[in-house]
Formats: sequence, structure tokens, C-alpha cells
Amino acid sequence: MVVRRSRRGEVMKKISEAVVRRLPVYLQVLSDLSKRDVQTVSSQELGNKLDLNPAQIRKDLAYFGEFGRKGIGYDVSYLIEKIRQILKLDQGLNVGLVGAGNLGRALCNYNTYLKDNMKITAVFDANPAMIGVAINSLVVMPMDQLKDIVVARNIRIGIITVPAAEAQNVADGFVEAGVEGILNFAPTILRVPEHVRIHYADFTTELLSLAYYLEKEGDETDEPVMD
Amino acid sequence: MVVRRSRRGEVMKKISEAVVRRLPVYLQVLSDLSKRDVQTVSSQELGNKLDLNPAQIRKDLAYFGEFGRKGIGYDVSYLIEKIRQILKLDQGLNVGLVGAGNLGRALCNYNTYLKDNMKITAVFDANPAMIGVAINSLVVMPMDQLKDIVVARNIRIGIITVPAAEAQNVADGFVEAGVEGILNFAPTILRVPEHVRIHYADFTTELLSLAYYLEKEGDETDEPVMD
DNA sequence: TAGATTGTTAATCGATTAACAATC
DNA sequence: TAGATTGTTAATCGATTAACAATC
Repeated sequence: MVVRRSRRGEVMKKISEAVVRRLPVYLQVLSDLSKRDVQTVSSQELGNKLDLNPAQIRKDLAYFGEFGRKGIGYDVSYLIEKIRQILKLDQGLNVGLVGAGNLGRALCNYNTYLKDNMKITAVFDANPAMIGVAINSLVVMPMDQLKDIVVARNIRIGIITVPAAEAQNVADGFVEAGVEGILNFAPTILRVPEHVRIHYADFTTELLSLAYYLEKEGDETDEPVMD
Repeated sequence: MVVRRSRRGEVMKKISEAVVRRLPVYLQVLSDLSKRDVQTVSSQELGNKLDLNPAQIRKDLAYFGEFGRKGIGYDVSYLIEKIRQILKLDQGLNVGLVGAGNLGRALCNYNTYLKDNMKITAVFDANPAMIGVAINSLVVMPMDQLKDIVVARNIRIGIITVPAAEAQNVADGFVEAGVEGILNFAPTILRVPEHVRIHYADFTTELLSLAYYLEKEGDETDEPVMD
């Protein structure tokens, strides 16, 4: 079995993607609780809110440390702080976006949504007509400045909101410029080197799979039967 | 074990969400192949393109029927047709959207992306200033018309693109109006009755979990070690 | 103390992968 | 026919859940 070790040599349990993907969800609920001045929360309560098994929540968190207190639960503020550290949100991450179309502009305006020290700090577009256009406090820049700006502003994450046909080119540009992660909104699969992480945010997948679960038009429900 | 049976009494294998979620991805790749006039494709080739195990692809498809030919592979056009049927994309599905903000408008303009017979056919907003505004061929309508329009236009899927704080109200409205599925873009968990399917398209989850995989600032890579 | 709740091990469940007979 | 590739069963792998000692 391949095992990672930290510099100090402790075995690092390989943490699955499913676990990592739940962390932002925990963060969301914890932020709500914090706003409502809740001090402490148990895995049971979190599980109720999220439709998740409490044991799973405890196990997820335990991968990263002992954040709870037996008999008490988790301190909301402390847990928020810890999860933010795990997700590197304590660092201040700069994000670049390519594709100043409708979706791209929406994301720029959402910049408050991307709170947590993550911020879109540069927007690019291939269309000459878009260059110089202001989106909030950002000004659209031409693609030939991508690399320079990414380096200059220490941009570590790239967002792609161009049509599918151009997405691979943009990804290549981001990779060459040295970003470490890419979030792709175009409905297409991209090839990037192993050292670059790529996540997909293609809502068409969610929308089309949603259709599967609709009742077939004019179909009666079939009865579940015990076997 | 709980088993579903069709009206004719055959046992219907319970199909996992993971399988259903891969179907739109297959569809996407198959569409590309079709555009390039490829007639036939093997699970091996599909697997290469998608970084998926060929056996998994064969198994996924076999849940729904025998679509391939031994020794030959899958006929691209036929498989597209079949997957479209499975996802009910052959039916013509009407979609309603609440929240004519930046993201909502982006999705309306994306209406071509939602090809495949799925179409946003009504847009609503709670803000009086937005009522009557044209987005493409759509005109923003007030919330008090939601139910009537959903019924009149046979809208079966609702999209939510309002701020998190209002999302639950909108969801309740959709449910009351009788939609069967909801796609929620707001970064919050919603409660809906069991008979309504809900999918989440919150990109903040993808973005925050992406940050986890960045190299820690100023950290050397740890070496994988065999155990 | 008694009750609550964590962190963690063991048991279960389900999903992915390998292997192969069937067959084009 | 020989080679290729499916559909499917069996084996493996990994993720979720249950259970419980530790302890607040």
C-alpha cells in the first residue's frame, strides 16, 4: 500500500475526496450556527441538519485532529477555525477567471460568495471587444497578459467560464502560467498535468441527472416489494 | 431487502446515484464522437477519454439494457438515443427559474447549453424592479404568478438562483406549485418532501475543496513511501 | 456521580475492478 | 477462423455505519 508520510515521518492517512468535499458543507452549517450565536454543537445535531450519519462526521473530523470534547461536542468557532485551516482559507487565495461572458460576470459579482479570503483578482477574455470593460472593481484583460498577471498577483487557482471548445486552450494557458488548481465550468473534460488539480462545476450534469428521477410522464409509481 | 418491481413484475435493480450521474458524462463524450462522425466506440475507448474503468462503463450501461454488440462495441448514435431516453430527454422538459440576478440571467442565456429538449420557459423574481425585464425571449414575472405558470406551462423542474437566505422559501413555492425536481444554486441545504428530488449545484463546495489540494504555501512535497 | 458525546475499532454495506464465457 | 469486445459473475476495495471504551 502506498502511504504518505509527513516530513516528521508520521503516517498520513490518505484522505478520500468524499471527506474533503464534505468539509465545505460542514463549514457552511457551522457558519450559520455561529451567526445564531450557538456555542457548541454535537455530531448528532450536525448530522440532523445535513442528513449525515453522526459517526461519519466524527470520523471525517478525526482525520485532521481531535477537535471535539467528549461529553460536550464541538466548539463552533474553534471548529470553523480548524476547517478553514484545513482548506487553506486562512492563507488568502487569489483566483483568476477566464471568460467574461454571462457566467463569468456572475461569478465576479459573486465575489462576496467566495468570501473566506478567496477572491477573484483578475479577469481575462479573448474577445477584443471585452478588453477594458469593468466588472465591479475588475477590468477585463487580454489573454496575452494571462501568464504575467498570474505570476505577478500570485494567482494559484484558475476558473474557466468559456465555451467548451475553448476550455482546453484556456486550461493549457493556466497550467503554463503556473496555477495549481482549476475550476472548470465548461461542459467538457480537460487534460492537465498531474500536479494540477482540476474540479468540475458543470451544472448540466446535475440538471440532466435530475431529469432521470422525474416520474415518467403518465406512469404510475411501482410499489416497493419486500423480498 | 427492498426491491422495486416494474408493473410486469421484473425485479428492478436499484440504480445508484453514482451511475445516474455518469450518464450525462457519457452523453457528452458520445455527442463529441457523433459530431466527428465516429460510428462505433468500445468501452475501452470511452474509458480512456473519461479516465474510467471500461468494466464500470459496461456495467453502468448494462443496468438499462443490452446496448452493445460483442466483438464490436457500441453504436454511437444508438447509445446516444438510449441514454437520452433513460434521462427522459426525449420528452421535452420545461424548467422554471427563480432569481433573475447575474447567475439566473447567465443560465437563461445558456439556454442553448440546456439543449436536449430541456428549456427554461419561465423566470421569476421577487424584486418589483425586475418584473417585466426581458432576458432573451423571456420576461421576468412576479413570484405570485409562480404556481399558475408552473401548472399552465407544465414546468417539472425548478432552478433556484436566489441568495441563500431566500432559497428555502423559493423551494417551498416550487414544491407547492408541483415541480418534481429542484436544482439549487444557493449555498444552503434545503428541506423538501420526499417525492421531490433535489440536486445541488453550489460551486463554492468545489472551489473550497479545490483549495485543500493546493500545496501549502512554502511547503515541500512529501514523498510517497511504500509500506 | 450519571448522562452525554467523542474518537476509534470492528462490522457492514456498496461500489469498483478483474476475469471470463458468450458471441460478433 | 482468430481477434475483439460485450454482459455478467466473482473478487476486491473503500466508504459508511455501528458499537463502545474513554472521558468530559
